[in-house]
Amino acid sequence: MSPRYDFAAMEAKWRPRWREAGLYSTPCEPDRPKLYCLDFFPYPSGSGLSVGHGKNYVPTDVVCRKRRLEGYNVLHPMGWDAFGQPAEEYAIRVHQHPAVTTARNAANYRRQMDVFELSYDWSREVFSSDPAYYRWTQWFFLLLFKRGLAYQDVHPQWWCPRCRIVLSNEQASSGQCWRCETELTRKQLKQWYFKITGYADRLLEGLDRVVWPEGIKAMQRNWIGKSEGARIVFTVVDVHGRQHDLPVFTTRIDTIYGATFCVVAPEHPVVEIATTADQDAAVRSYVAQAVKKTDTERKAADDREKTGVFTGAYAINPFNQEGIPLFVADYVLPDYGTGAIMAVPAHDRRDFAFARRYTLPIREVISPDGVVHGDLDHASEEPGVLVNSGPFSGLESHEAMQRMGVYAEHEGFGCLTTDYRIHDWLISRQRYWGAPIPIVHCPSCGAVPVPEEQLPVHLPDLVDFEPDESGRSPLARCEEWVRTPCPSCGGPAARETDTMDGFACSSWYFLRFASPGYSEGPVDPEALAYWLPVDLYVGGAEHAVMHLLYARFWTKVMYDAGLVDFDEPFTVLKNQGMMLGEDGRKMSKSLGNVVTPDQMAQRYGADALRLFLLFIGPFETDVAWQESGIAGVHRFLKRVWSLVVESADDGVPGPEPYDEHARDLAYHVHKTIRKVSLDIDNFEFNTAVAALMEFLNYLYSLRERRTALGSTWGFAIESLVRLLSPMTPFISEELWEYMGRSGSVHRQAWPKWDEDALVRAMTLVMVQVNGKIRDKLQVPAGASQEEVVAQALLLPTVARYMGGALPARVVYVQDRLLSLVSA
RNA sequence: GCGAGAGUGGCGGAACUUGGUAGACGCGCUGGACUUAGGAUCCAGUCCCUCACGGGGUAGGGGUUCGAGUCCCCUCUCUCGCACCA
Repeated sequence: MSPRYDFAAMEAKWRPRWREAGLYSTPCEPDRPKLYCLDFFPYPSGSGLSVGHGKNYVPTDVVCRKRRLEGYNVLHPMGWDAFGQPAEEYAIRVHQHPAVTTARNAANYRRQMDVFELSYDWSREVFSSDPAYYRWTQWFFLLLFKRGLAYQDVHPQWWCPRCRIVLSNEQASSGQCWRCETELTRKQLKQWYFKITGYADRLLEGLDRVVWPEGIKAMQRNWIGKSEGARIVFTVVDVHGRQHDLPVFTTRIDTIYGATFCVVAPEHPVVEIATTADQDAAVRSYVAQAVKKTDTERKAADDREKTGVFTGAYAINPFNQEGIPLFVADYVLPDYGTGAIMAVPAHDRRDFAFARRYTLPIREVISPDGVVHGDLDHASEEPGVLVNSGPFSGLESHEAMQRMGVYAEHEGFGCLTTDYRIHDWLISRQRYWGAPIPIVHCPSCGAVPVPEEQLPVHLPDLVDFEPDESGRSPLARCEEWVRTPCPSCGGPAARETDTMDGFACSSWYFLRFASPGYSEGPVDPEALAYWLPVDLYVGGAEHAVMHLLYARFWTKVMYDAGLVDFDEPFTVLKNQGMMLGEDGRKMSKSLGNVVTPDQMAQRYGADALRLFLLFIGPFETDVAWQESGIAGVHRFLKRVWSLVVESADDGVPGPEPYDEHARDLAYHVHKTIRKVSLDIDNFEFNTAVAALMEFLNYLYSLRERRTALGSTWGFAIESLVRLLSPMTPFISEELWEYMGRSGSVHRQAWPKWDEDALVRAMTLVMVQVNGKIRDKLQVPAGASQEEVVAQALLLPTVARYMGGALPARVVYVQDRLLSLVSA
């Protein structure tokens, strides 16, 4: 009586044996190639893993397992993005200390990852909230500080009233809190920044050298938002007759003679200075309501109507000394460029709309053909030939920009320059659960860095860690922690009470895995040199402009400091598609459509769960979960089980029979080895699984004749088990043992295909007449065109369509297709 | 508006790298076998029209070619990201 396919028993049997044998420990044998394959650093949430997480983790696990079998040294680690806002929000919600909830949630994640039997080397597990880890996060802060890349400044900040925390621009994208989607407000605060803007150009350039999805690169380019233009200083005269500079940024300096008014953002300081008495009331009320609006309201997509108010003041265009009215309007953004623009209604659609509404003059200065057309009914934004532009008339736009830039610089009222949309990275958080910023504020010495040998600055164990209404960090309430001598003068001083953004922790974690216990620095230089950079980095697209941009920035800083010899940390990046609920909507607790790995593994086994996650659809595509599908792959595994078991029960296979059937079988084995190998390398797991299913169906068709196929059958069965091993580790190992093979299937060499076995004796040639398939023909491989044509013409269908005539034209694709064209 | 990507059976998707049997593989469905039973297993079928011969078919329209899901042009639809960035 053959054993049944009992996945639960297999899992219970092999898990402890593999742990004991250290099956997933990281080998580091010289003379072997290496693979550093990393999954995104997860924040262990309280709700645990859903099957959707497996859509990311299982494919990378399969790649790692296959590479191990191919003799690679594979680094495949996992750790926890334990510090930061999400972990802290959770702790606040459940009224438990974040150290407790984080440890518990991480343990649960790890347990669930083990349900998937992911082959992480858990001896390298790291927590970003561990002092042995954040010591080096702080060390990196000091590195940035010393290099002039960390500074304090007062700016209006994005503030989430619900989370009671400031957010970086990246976290506040679209004016809402990245965590709770609350509408953000602005708050004027002194905060720490990292000078990521100084790396804008290099962050752009580096994108050309990495193998990342185009969409992610595009998002980063868009976020950095480089635009080349000019800064031109207009002059505004205030009510007292004093002159003030009003710099504007423009990408179209060639249109400057068409400027008929200027506009500043409601927040612009010149409003206060220059507004005339008779316009004062109108301006005040406009500014008040504009500033009150939320960011989304101000940028509301369906209401682009331009509004604004005349300040009563005039700005002088330095190119023609013309005084043009100065408006305040909220379509000009305070954060971009200088917060002030010259408005050229003839050649900018926004300015055009504004000019129409307030009946301001529209002056054409660019023409496609150098002829003045007058009376524009819309803004023409194309470059062209300058008209009405004083000495620059007649020049082509591109040349005019250069010449006018040079002229402005020579005259001292402007220059060509580049502006970026990206702002410096706001790093400080008024929160408890993060790495303390290693700075001491001294009344006499100012902001003093904590000396490296005093790191880490330990996070005190606060009972009361919730943020209050003060807008200060809970750490500020811990006086004994705050009070400290100044490292410089020894006098009484106070610690910085803000902690670092959680994204600081994840900006370097990929280094730590190379040598997780190292204490002389963030990473052992030897391990760094061997493992880094990350060869394959896999995770969701939601971190496109946060984590992925910050980590690239830190890496470039490390490179400049001589710490690493690469400046792009992630050579290849892939984004997995999202797993939706069975109802096609996003899996979420509130919708009640979450499917957990625990449920599925219990019902169908870890192998079926893994296999289905690979099979359900293309890696990068979003797909809806369907339980009937996992039942399908479970059925497949049962079929594998019974076929392999009965083959093993047959005993030692007979000698190789050199017949047609055995050759055909060998062909299919090698074809499958090839297909599965290449598909895994290309992240096409769904078709790799399909190929194995096809192969099994083929083997089933030979089932009755298997003993006659001798050792070729044994080879086919063995290959099936080995090809499955990275995808379905348990059944593969159990069958390997059942077949009486020694050692673990996970320590065998990955099968290789034999090109010679892929050459077929006979081949099927499609026969087309006048472009339509009419018949097919079995011919010996390598048959000549003449032979094939001769045979084809004898086919009754072909003869009928050819009408007995000889083909006027023949196209023959060797061994595949014959196309006959009648006259 | 800008950027990225996608439109193929009842469903998820193959074939797109290299133009050459469209619908692999799985789900679902239909019929049959075995069975006390079966949400177990096995076998057969399953793009549409047609009794058949045959014809049609990859969002729509043009084009290149002996031959187009695949290449080129135009249009439409959808998803994602950014969005008054001067």
